[in-house]
Amino acid sequence: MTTAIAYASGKPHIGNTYEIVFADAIARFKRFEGYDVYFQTGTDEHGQKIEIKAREAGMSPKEYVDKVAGEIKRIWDLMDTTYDNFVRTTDPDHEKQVQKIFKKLYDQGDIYKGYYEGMYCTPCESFWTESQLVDGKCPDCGRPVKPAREEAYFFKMSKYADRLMKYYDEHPEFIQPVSRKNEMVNNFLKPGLQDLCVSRTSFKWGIPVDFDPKHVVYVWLDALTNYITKIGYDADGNSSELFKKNWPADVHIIGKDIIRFHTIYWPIFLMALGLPLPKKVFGHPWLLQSGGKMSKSKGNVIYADELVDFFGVDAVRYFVLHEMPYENDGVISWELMVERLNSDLANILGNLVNRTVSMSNKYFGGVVSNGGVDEPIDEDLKKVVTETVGKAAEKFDTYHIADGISEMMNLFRRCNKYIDETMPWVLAKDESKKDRLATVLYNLVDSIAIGASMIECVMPSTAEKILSQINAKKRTFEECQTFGLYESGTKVTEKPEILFERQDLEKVMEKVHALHPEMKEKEEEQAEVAGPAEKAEEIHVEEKPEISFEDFGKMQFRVGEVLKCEAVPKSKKLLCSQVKVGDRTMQIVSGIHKYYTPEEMVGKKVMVLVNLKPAKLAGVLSEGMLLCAENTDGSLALLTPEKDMPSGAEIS
RNA sequence: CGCGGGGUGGAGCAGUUUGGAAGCUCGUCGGGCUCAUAACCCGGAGGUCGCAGGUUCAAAUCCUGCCCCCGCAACCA
Repeated sequence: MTTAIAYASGKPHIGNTYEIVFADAIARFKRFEGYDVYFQTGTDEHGQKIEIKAREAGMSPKEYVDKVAGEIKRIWDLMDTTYDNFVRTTDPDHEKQVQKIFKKLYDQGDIYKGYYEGMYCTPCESFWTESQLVDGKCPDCGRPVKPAREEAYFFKMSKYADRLMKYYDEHPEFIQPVSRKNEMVNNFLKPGLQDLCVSRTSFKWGIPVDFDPKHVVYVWLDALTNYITKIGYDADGNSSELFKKNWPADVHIIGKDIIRFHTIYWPIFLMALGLPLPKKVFGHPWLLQSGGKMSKSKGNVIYADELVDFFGVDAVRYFVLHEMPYENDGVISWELMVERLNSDLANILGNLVNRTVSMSNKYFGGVVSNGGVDEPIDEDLKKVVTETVGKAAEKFDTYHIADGISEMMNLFRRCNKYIDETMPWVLAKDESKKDRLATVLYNLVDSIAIGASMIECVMPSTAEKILSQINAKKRTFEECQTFGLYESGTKVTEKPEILFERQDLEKVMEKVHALHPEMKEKEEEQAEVAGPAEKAEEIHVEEKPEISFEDFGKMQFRVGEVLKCEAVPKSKKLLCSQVKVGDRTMQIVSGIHKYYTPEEMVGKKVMVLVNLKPAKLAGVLSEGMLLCAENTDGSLALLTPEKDMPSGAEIS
């Protein structure tokens, strides 16, 4: 099994980290079930974006990806993930095989040299398709374009489309969740697959095509093949034993955004290489921050290592796995994190272990032995406990991890209920009930041993701690279905360590705000929208370097009067205004529709930057810029003269 | 008509494929218990399943139209 390889363009946030934890839980559970698992992950390190990021950071691309890949691996390790192989697409053996694969596909005619044709804008150095052009001109700068063609290699996708469709039909389980399959068929296969451009000449940071070195291999061809090259595939037929044993993969675990690459391009590449296809591709949903997707500009990015500092590795693993639904996106927030920690981990699980161990010590000096006095009330406990692992396995097998975890938690809930039903503290007062009391505690410890064994895949070190507290060995999958395997007469630990400390939400939030001042501002803004609280907030704007008066003088601002204004069709944000500036009328497009309607714009006196190079926005020419003040939440206010001024008045 | 996801008790989510008594966790209210991390156990309240039509004996689920939210994309000059 594999995860997708992480793109090494920056530090991964908790959403990216989710995937490796998800895959790890599956890998661990499969091993627990007795499977021989080979689990591969790694980093995808080529491409233009990385080339640019590296340049910005003042590093070579290689130095840059070394740093980021190190960071990614560090986080994967921090999360206690048990991958067998961490691959990097800059590994020399991978690069060599990619070149061989490319050559092989070229030699057999699946890749051919052609021309990337389109309309080219020389100043912008960009290709555009006919549909992207605006009035037949460059959509970026509005200048004329000319037809041009650039040498490129293409892969004959269309040749394999029918075989792929057939494969889908014969393997309904191939794409998971199933709903994604229709998306692929309707959007890509039915309209007809285009041949895919598989080389680039516009940047250098990639694997060179060895027989034509001014081209580098398209990053997806490079990245996808890691699944075979890094277990020893050889395009010349000398593949390793590891490869023969492990290919095809049972499952590729990937994000829903890259399903297309894994269920169309990748299978077709494999067909072309004459290799079997992976058995399943599972596209998991995303973990989103409450209030939208995580982004640095929103100040709501949550990183795995930060969460771990607050709550510990196992709690974070538990949270992301538990909180993620099967098909829809999951939500993460500090509040929800604290809630789960307190309720599930501290109260239900941690407290259960604690009270059980404490009672064993209190009543029997820590020795747990089966007193042999069974009562009918025990039966339901035993039934629930021994059936849990099977139920969990059903859920895990279909990647309903959150549901599987719920089954496990139900085991612990049932134990807490059992304590209430049997009331050990009452039994303890009656000497004649001593054996019954012993049996009750034995049943509890045995149940906990079973529960801990299966929850290892979610919380490895917690499972270990619990087992060590009750001095038990981890059970196998089968042993979890049999009650009473705990060795009678075993002594548990004297002083049980607290497994999960309850945390106070307010204190946590205080610390979070101290760490992320920008986040607090956002929250206060939201509070203001909700209530009348008014508070001068500080706005942080990145400072720009000092400029000369001459620099300033290059810009010409004038007062303009909006004569007409209408919304730009096909655009949500844009308004197109006719602005009278002195004796001329300028057409200006602005992204302010969210805050101003066309009607209210008319008649306004506004501040206009008049000598800005004209450009086209959404196909509409804009000859200047209306100046606005922008709040931290992105809301806008037009600047207007404080006293009435005639249109055309110069501003300086 | 750019692509896609979503709208289910106060919060976060199942349930929609294959119509058939609205479910889970948290919170809240009441009760029980005192072994335990103010934890545990039981019970209650709380839902027009976005809106409006339609099909059906029966609709959260199927059909039609509409509204709203969120990603992506594109153009926030």
